[in-house]
Amino acid sequence: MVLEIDFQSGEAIYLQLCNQIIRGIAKAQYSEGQQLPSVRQMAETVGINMHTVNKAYSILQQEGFVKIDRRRGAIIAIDMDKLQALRETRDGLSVVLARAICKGVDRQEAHALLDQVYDIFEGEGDE
Amino acid sequence: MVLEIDFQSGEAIYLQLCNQIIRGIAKAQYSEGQQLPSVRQMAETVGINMHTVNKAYSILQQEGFVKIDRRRGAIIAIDMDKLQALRETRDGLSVVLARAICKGVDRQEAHALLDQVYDIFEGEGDE
DNA sequence: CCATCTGTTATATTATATATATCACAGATG
DNA sequence: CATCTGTGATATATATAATATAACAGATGG
Repeated sequence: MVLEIDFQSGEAIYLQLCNQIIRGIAKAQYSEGQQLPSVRQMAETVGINMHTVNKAYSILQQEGFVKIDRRRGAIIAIDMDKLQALRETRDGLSVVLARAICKGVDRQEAHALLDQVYDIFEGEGDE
Repeated sequence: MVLEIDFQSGEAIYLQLCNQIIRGIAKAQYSEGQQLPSVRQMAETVGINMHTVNKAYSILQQEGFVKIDRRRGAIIAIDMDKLQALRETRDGLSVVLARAICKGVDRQEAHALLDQVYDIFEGEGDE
């Protein structure tokens, strides 16, 4: 999987890492049980500091996307808490859709955009 | 409109302000042409610094939610750029839904959540 | 005219967040 | 035993966030 970090972006590097890895899982480019590159290796590849990768991995662990094994590093392991997932999704949607509604995006259009996004993630898995 | 700032939250105060005001507009608690409290007044009410409010207002202006009049302060004025709004909404959904998909939230459930959020915003306007 | 409101600008200070650089350690592996 | 893993501590530099004052120009209403 290709990880691209925008160093000019205002978004923190560790957050970009998190989001891209989560995107990768959603696209099934990463699958349950698969191991991520070690913090040092990932840092080397992307061209950032080891601790920055470690911070991203720790957050992914905390949010229930990976488990960290001292022997094998970070391993994709989704912690399914459906209720919490639904709650967090609704809260996330709330922030995004408040802006959308202000700008005149109606319910139908929002549903269409949601389908677009799902199509992308449920597509072939690559790109 | 009631503005509640969580000082314990990791989210920056000026961002919380932005989001709550946008929420207020989406709920039609603020309407086109209505003026927001002055930076000093808002700062006084919420219990934060004037410059923090000013930063929030400036961002709202930049993102096309208000226009700032030297005489009357910040006034709700939505800048409608539908194409950009759709693009930004899709990008926002992409971040939220990637997480949702990983946690097993399926397309149907996501559509239902979207409807819930629209119902809340399109409700009576007050809570 | 004048006190008072508006946004705006400038400067300074403090605290926190981000990212990097080293060094080191314990545990597992081959 | 060399080498990989995550983890921890420490230090430094930079950026962001939030506050505190102060001052200014323009508009407003008495």
